[in-house]
Amino acid sequence: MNNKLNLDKLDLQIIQHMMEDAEISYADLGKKLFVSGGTIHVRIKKLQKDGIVKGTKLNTDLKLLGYDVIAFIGIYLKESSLYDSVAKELYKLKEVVRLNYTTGNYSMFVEIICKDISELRNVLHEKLQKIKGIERTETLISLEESFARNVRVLD
Amino acid sequence: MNNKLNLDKLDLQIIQHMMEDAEISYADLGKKLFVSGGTIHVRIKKLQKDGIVKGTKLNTDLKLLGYDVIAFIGIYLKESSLYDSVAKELYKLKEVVRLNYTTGNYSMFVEIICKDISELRNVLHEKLQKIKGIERTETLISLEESFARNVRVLD
DNA sequence: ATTGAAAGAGTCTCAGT
DNA sequence: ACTGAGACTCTTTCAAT
Repeated sequence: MNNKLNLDKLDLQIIQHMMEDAEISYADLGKKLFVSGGTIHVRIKKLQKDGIVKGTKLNTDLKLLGYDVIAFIGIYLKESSLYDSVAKELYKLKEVVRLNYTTGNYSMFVEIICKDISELRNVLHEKLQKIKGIERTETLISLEESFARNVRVLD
Repeated sequence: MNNKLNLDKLDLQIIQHMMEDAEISYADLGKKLFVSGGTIHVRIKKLQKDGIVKGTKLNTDLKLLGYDVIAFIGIYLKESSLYDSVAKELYKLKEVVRLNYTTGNYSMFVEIICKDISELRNVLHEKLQKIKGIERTETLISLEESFARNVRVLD
């Protein structure tokens, strides 16, 4: 099956379109998908009720907002049992926008967004290294984000 | 300065709020920020005109949509001059949702979202390894996404 | 720049199919 | 389950400040 709930092609088409642009009106989206605006409305309400659609988010240009640096940090823990306490500390750092518990080289994998390299250095040396339980870190600085897009739910 | 354009506190408050929830009405957001709905409207139009606000996106629950696996792949290139041609091939793979050109261990760093581990195996062994210019890859599988959030543009 | 009100456009509900 | 129309709400424009 294509998904855990029983979504049909129309549901997926709605999701696919609105993942890129949630501003389109139900009437206009209905025209594109050859159904009425009312049908789009009913489908979206159902998707919201089921928890599949959680809302909409503003899409901004981070560089224009002054955030020039994206970095990925692999974290080695002293013991893997320290995950939860380290995660709690990482959550407090506003520059840390994402945390994953990973297999492979690192125990934890973090994404950091900040304004410039000096701010990144501050986060790495002043903030991260002071968290108890972190043995060492490895930093990948993004020199360029070639692309970032959503999953494609239709072929 | 806080940013490259001259954004005041109200602009940042609007952005901060709508990055989490873009569905709020101008009137309601105005009430929260102690200005009229008309002012919110004017500010958002200016932010759009300046390219800071690029639109809104549907926020979905990927697990409920059947996408259970997030993986990060570090890619070693045979020569760094192959970046562009490899990037073009990676873009064609729908499972690859993000590509960064990075300093550090790897030349390229990729995020993959797919439905299950067998699909990930297929992407890694059938698709990635066939791209000319890739020497080898290192995979981090996310066992859990502890959090994922936006940058905080206000203190 | 901000406001408030009127006009226009979109969402939501519901009876009919 | 889909449709279309009416009620309601939100966005957009604009004259006044």
